[in-house]
Amino acid sequence: MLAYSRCMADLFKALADSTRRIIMDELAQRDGQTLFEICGRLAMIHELAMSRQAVSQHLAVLEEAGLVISRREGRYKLHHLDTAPLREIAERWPQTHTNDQGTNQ
Amino acid sequence: MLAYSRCMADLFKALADSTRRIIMDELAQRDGQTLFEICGRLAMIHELAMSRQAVSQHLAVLEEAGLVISRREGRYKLHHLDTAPLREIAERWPQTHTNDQGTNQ
DNA sequence: AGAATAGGCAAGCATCCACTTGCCTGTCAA
DNA sequence: TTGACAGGCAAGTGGATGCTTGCCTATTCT
Repeated sequence: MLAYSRCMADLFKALADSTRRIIMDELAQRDGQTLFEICGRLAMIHELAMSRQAVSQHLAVLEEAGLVISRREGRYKLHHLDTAPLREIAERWPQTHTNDQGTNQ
Repeated sequence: MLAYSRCMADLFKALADSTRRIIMDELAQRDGQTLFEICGRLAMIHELAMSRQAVSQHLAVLEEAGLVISRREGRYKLHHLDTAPLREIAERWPQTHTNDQGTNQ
């Protein structure tokens, strides 16, 4: 029905890597970045020195999971975040009543 | 501050495996199961023939992530689900405005 | 006490996955 | 048109991880 939900496995697998989660943070903060921009900001801001190809593969995984959507713009490829698939997570497991909210003991 | 949030990496790593997600489904449906019960229901309902030790290791990962809490009861160890850590996911990435909701084209 | 039941510890193995390296394609500016 | 820039494809590698196997501890029932 929806384009982004190929299967839930892809979603969780995409979220499993910390670098990919940081890339999602980056895109949440500044939308429509190119591969090179993301590479640069990972290195600068997050001190993640990583080959361009590694980041490209991460973006492919995120896109496969529907968490990132990309569009070509000339020789640039702009990426932006889509958090819609995340809603499936909250919907899958009903909220549990843990009473360690107020009782700090 | 909270016992369950050792770090976010554990949470996502725990969710990354499909067997663990099914275990969570099982616990969501019937709370307080023992290791042997979970083994049995994985085999019966989900047709997942798997050694007891494998399930035990999965439960350990889920517990490490704070998604499962266990308590000893004699020679039994009862497990129950805690979905509270899942809230961190939704909170981390703000909701994006994707307009491919109605436009099915 | 002794057998049965519920679970734990640790080593070994096979697969998966993140990352690199090398080379290729496509787009833009001088 | 040629070089610089943005990105893609594919093979190789080291480390993480899911699962098994074998043995051990603790609790309960007869």
